[in-house]
Amino acid sequence: MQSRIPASRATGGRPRNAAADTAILAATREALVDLGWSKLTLGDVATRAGVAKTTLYRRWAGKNELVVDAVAELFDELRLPDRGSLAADIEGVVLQFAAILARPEAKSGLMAVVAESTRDDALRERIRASIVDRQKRLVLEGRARALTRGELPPEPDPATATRTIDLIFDVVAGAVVHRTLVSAEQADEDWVRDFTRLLLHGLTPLGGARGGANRPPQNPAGSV
Amino acid sequence: MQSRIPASRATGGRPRNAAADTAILAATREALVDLGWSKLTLGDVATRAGVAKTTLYRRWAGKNELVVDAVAELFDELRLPDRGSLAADIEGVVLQFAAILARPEAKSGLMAVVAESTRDDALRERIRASIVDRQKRLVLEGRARALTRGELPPEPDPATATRTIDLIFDVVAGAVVHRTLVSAEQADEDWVRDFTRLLLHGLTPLGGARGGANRPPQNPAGSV
Amino acid sequence: MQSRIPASRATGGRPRNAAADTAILAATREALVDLGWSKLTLGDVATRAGVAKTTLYRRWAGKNELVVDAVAELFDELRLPDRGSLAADIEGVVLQFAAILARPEAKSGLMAVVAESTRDDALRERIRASIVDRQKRLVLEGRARALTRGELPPEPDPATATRTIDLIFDVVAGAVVHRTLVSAEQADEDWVRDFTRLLLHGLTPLGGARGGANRPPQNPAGSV
Amino acid sequence: MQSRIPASRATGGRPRNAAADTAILAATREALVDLGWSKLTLGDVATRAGVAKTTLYRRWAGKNELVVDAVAELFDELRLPDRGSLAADIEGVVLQFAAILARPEAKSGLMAVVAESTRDDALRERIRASIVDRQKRLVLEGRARALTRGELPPEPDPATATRTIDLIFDVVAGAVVHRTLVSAEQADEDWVRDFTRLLLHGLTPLGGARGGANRPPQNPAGSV
DNA sequence: ATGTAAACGAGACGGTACGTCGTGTCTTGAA
DNA sequence: TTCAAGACACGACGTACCGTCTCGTTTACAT
Repeated sequence: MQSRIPASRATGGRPRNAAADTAILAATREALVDLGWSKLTLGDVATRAGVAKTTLYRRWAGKNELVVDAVAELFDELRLPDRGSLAADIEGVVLQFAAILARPEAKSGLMAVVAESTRDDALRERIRASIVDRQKRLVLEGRARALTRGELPPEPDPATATRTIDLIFDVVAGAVVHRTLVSAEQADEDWVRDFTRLLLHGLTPLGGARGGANRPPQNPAGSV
Repeated sequence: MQSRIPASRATGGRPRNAAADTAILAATREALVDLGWSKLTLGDVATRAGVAKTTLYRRWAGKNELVVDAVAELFDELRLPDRGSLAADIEGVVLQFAAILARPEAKSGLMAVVAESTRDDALRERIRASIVDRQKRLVLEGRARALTRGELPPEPDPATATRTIDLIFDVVAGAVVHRTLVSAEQADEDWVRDFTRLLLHGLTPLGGARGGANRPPQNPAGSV
Repeated sequence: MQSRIPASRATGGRPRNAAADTAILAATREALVDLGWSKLTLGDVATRAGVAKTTLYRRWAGKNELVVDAVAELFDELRLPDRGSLAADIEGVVLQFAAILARPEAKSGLMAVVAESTRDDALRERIRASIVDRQKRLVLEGRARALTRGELPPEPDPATATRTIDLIFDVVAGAVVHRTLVSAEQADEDWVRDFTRLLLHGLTPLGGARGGANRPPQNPAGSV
Repeated sequence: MQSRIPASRATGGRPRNAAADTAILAATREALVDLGWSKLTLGDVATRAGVAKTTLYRRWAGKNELVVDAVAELFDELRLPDRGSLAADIEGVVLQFAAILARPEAKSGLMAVVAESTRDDALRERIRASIVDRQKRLVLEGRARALTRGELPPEPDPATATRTIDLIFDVVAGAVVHRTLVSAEQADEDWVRDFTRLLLHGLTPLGGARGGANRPPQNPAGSV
């Protein structure tokens, strides 16, 4: 979680300027918006932050680590609202997630570091710790709340529960990311409602092709 | 679809060496495997292909365009098998997709160019044309086949049908990509079976928690 | 003297376009004026001449050879006028030489190929044959005319005569070139008159410091 | 005189490595000897000097400026010896000048930058300041010494004196350069003696064709 | 208050890759 | 066989960043 390089442990010496961290991360996000990941340079970030390049390298190992931290802060605001039902909870959290992903600094930065992480285990671990796990925890909380409400059956086997949670997480996060970045369409309220219905009921909600009268016509999921 | 820079004129002048294209794209994939997207250099690709750097720049505008074409060829083999049922068809095509994504040249290259495409509309269009649409067509074919089999109800409104197809595509592709790249886990047969069940039946298949006897106990979907 | 590559001796085949030579040399001089030697490119010359690069390389071995030929044509107009006295003849020919050197295509090209010739014996020989010897012949003619007029004593020893002619040639040509290119001043009529007087009478015309009354005050030579 | 690009600021930042300048200029002369001006590349010079290409570009604007500085150092050793008479002084200094010009790094480099300077006023000024003026000063000193000795008559008009000095300088420097580079012959002691005699006494030393007995027979000047 | 030690700004440094340009060769089809 | 056109292998260009380094200066804490 703590991805910055720690300061020297010796007592003496001038302490680090704490404001610099904030300024650097903000400058990084600003540069992501202006330039995107591939054109972002650490020299430029340092200049934007009003800091020497040395200071930056004293605290982060490189561009990837810096961008992970800068993007991770965007996900701090992610919360699981209690909207009364599982469907409403899912819609709420997915909308929040979509709103963050819609920001250009997230778009530019997140996928780039994920792409980098395919060849760098330490980087992937860092992303997992500071970004992904934070999201996955919401799935856990949501499931617990649904269990309490009786909306989902309890799963006695913990291994199966973990598998299911991982699956749901990949489906939810993957769908929103794909919609936003690949299809380049907004994950708006309509889409989220459709998605939630698909997630809860699937393509063939009644086990066959009997489109029931209880499904509103504007809902496409389940009637492909 | 045609992303290479076209040759200057129909007549006059030495024609382009057609074999060079093949060699360059193969060299690009090789370099993606060895170095990953961010460390891949066009000079190195040219050397691997036994070609001058200028030849490369004569045909592709830059690294992104080259990588898109190189990765796109990986998806040429993607086909929709006829396995007799909608569930089996989905499992088949998702497994194929997962197998391609598991290859390091796809992992490294695909997400990187998608990340780049967030700031480059032409690049996104190129990705859509040469990679994404090819995948989406499988969804269309699969739906048509399921309709023929009577596994899905017909959708009279074409706009709704399009929305649904887009949604399913984002869910399927997004889930596999997220599983493979972010969670960094293999999308193996077990996972694909779980995913397909979730896609078809949702989390609450019968509107409640009545897991049927026909579901094997190792299947977590629908019983969170 | 003939520095172009000869056409193939075989009878058959399309004959060379004779006008191309003229056009290429003119284009070379034009490019020398516009760009100078170091920025002149053979592709650009070919374009200016309305000729393919191949045609150019079929006739000249390279940039140096081409520029030598192009510059050599400038010296075709150099003639020894008969102005009635040795001094007047010298002034006449030096003024002509200076006028040619004042042209930008000569300035740019001549010294550059001379510089190149310090490392290329074939090039130096070509310069000697097509440019330098043509100039030196004027010295020979001028001396012959002066001998006829009785302005100079005959030199019985041919080796000594050659040495002297070489010396005079280096002094005359060197002085004009240095004035024009290094000092970057015009070799105008006043300068040529001063130079001729120095050449004929030296710094100490009467073997001492007795500046004669016959020298006009505006003449500096001999009264340093 | 100072042709290097100055360092950024007085205070702050790592200071420039002074030894690099020396190494770069020496490497430049070495490359001039090995390759000549036109084949000399800044990358090669940097490698020879054990320095990064960027370091080189940080200090010199380009090839021409670098070569001027490298060649200028060759002329540092040029001194006016006191050999007792004007003729002997001239011979001495001309021999020194010829010795420098005979070196391949001077041959290759000097004329090339002079050729370049015909299209670049700043370069010509730089050459003048760091090479030419240093030579011309010797003419001034030589004249002053000759005046003291009474070998030359004083010139009351300063403008005429300047004109004369410029003329003599162009004659001396031009003759040696032409002899060395164009005629490609050594300016050895014999030639220098002949040249000096011509400079002092001219072609017609006694106003006619009466070769005096005091001239040794091996001297051709004055008896053309 | 003074010494010590680290952080800091500035920027030079050795590298690597960039994307472009010029060279001289070649390969085509037309004349 | 020449010519126009232009692709090609090669290699240098001058620039931009990288991540490291070396300065002189500043800032806190321990003496």
